[in-house]
Amino acid sequence: MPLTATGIYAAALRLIDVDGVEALTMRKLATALDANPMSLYHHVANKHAVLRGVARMVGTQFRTVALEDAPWQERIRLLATDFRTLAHSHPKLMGYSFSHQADFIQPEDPFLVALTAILDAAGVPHSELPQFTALGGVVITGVVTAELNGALHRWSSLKPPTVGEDGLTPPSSDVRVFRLTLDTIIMGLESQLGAEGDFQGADH
Amino acid sequence: MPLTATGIYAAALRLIDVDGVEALTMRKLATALDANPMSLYHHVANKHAVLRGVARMVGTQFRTVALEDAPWQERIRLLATDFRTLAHSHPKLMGYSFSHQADFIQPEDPFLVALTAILDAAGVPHSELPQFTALGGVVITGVVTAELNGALHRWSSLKPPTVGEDGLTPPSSDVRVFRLTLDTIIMGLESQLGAEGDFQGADH
DNA sequence: ACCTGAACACCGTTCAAGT
DNA sequence: ACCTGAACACCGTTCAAGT
Repeated sequence: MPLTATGIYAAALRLIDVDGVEALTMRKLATALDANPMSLYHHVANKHAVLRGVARMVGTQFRTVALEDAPWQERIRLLATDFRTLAHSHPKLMGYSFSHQADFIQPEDPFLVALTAILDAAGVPHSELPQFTALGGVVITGVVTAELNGALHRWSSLKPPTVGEDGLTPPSSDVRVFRLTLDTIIMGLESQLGAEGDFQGADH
Repeated sequence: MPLTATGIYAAALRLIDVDGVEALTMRKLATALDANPMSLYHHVANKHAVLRGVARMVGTQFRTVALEDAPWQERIRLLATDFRTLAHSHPKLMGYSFSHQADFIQPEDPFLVALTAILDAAGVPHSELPQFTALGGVVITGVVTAELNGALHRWSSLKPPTVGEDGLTPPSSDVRVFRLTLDTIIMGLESQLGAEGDFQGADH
């Protein structure tokens, strides 16, 4: 089969899933496609474009259900969980994309659009929406990134301070800390929104 | 002057501050030190060790004042601000370290030790301390990383949803979103801690 | 103990030449 | 239009040889 940009991205994704982004090489990518290394350059501009293409290809798969009738707390939880699921489907790629491709999540991407809509429904004043969207995006991507690169696991496996006891805490799963972070930020948002924090977008 | 490990780290840091981690090369590092590229390998194991050494060198500089009498909310704010200041002193290195060196922040590092102590003083039960420490670490490093790589700025510059007006929002500085995130997570923690959330560690 | 030249096994990418 | 061989300008690192 002939070379195509999407075919190249798909092959690159397979290699990345196995060996990580750092190990990806134009030459290895070519042999995986049974092609001459130089042939790739007829379909992609350079290696950076390959990585951008792969990230975009996976990022496009992100979908979250609307669920407009549910309370905003529930909707934000679902959005974050859907995002986490996508990240875990290609952890090596996503860990790279979050940190290296600052533009991986674009303003018009479904993730940020949905987040903005939810915060709007929650009653965040329009003038504050961008800041609250950024806040939500930071916390969600932050906790997922920390889970992907292992920091979340290491930090939550600390022994309780200097109590000098056995020092072993029952292993707290990453998903538990993920949920705790989500709950905490939601509670913080409720406080920020004051009394009308439980507004549920009644009939709209 | 003769080559030393710390001298190599210092030179590497200077190069990184200017051109970023990706542009750092053992050969460039050697010429910056007026040395033969191969001479470096007598003092450092390899390039990865150089990056680890530089990160450790900068990370060691992190200091935060104790301030044990202040309310925990104030202490956590100060800790996060000190951390942000350190990150901004070498943004290129820190942006790299947070994402690539999952072990950049070690359990016994002052940052996590202080964070644990503050959350302990705030009244977080001992059994939950590791999870809350991870949560705090994730949010603080997450928002600072997003600021360093520009995501925070881009996301907070979004136009308010589909109101179709001018579409221009006054530029909201990164530090404003940083503070908003901090305030929100602190409020969330207060909610999680319930009524005793305003415990201030009275006389201890 | 410390340095170094040559060399190895790679990279990404350009370009002229092929079909 | 698409492919490709050769080549360029780099990499990190090994190793034997020097002082």
